[in-house]
Amino acid sequence: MSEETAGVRARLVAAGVELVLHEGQSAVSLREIARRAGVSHGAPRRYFPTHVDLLSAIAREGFADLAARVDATMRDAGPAPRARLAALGRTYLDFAATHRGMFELMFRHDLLDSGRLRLRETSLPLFAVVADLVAQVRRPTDAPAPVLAGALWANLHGIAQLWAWGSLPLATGAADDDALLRAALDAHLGPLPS
Amino acid sequence: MSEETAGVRARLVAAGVELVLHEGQSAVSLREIARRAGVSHGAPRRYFPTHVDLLSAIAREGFADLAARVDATMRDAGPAPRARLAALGRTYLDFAATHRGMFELMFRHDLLDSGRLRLRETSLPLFAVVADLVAQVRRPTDAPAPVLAGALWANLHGIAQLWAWGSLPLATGAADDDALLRAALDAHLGPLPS
DNA sequence: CCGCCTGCGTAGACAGCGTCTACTACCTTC
DNA sequence: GAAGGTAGTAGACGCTGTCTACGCAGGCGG
Repeated sequence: MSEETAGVRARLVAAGVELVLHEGQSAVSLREIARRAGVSHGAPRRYFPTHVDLLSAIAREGFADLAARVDATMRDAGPAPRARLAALGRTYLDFAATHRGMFELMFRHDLLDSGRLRLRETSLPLFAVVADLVAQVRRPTDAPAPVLAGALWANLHGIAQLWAWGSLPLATGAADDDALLRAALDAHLGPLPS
Repeated sequence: MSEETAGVRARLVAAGVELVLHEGQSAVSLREIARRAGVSHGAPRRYFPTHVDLLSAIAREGFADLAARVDATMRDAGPAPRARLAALGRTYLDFAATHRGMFELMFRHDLLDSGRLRLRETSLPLFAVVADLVAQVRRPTDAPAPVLAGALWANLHGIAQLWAWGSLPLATGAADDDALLRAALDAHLGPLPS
């Protein structure tokens, strides 16, 4: 399906994805998206009642992309749950670093508050993967599996967030975020059995 | 110093703080702040070259508020480093939950990117408190102190972030964020010696 | 005391934004 | 061929941030 033959709705979302990836979150205005898609500024309204609806559709593309990467990671990673979690964390942090604008858009509070992005369809599947793996490596003295998984996910998310704008590298003096990822995994799951 | 006698600059910042606390981040437009401060929409430009500069000044108030709360917590908490870290985490999460709009504003990427909010004056002092306490409870097998502190801080921040929009409560089934805070502290610092 | 200058705040213009409302082609279906 | 519905256009509205010109006050040198 080429750019020209694709429907206007798909072209709008594609243009928005392109924009947020290359120009950042502030560039994703309704009119600019419409221009890039080659339609008038009123056209999006036919498919998306408001700007927020269009942004939500773009963010869903981001979640789909992330989910695909996680799936690929889970396919390629070895069988050991601990190693799979490490690979998953690496994928998550990589995605946040290389798709910063999209990552910000995906977790914008006003989109989530609006109810257009339902967690059940976006971040929850990702969490389920984490929770499943965590349950396999959880030690008896650890917190209940959902809580442990939530804490670990929050840690990954926080590293991605704080790392992205240079606070953590400045504070920790680390050269990359690998040290933080390892520290988080070791903390929540115990040191890697080598 | 009353509202009337205060300088325009201070009134603008105060009005912005009030707005972001009560109406949320989207309400902090330059013109609305000027209206609330009782000046024309052109007046802010005399003190803040751009809207972002004004927002940064407002965010700095937020960081000052948070720092004051952390100081108070450190004053009231007992001497044990582990308990002090728990109290600090509680304060951080409380602040994020009760000052959501301000918390979002404080960590807006475009403000940090613009260079108006220097980390050295905002989040770094907070991190120093965490790092100092972490260094006191760090076990020999743990990651280096700065890394450990960074990972813990990222965990707190991630919990605040993900909790705020209902993702973690939905996923973990926890009734409040206390379980996640305890899990994070236990994970990074070892279980609480009771 | 007068004139001038500088600093503070006002007011209007401008382009861009999201939203709303005609209006116009076009495609279907009788 | 006429009628009806759909998809996209075009313009208006009020809002935004920024820029510029103007007025008005107080302080200072003559």
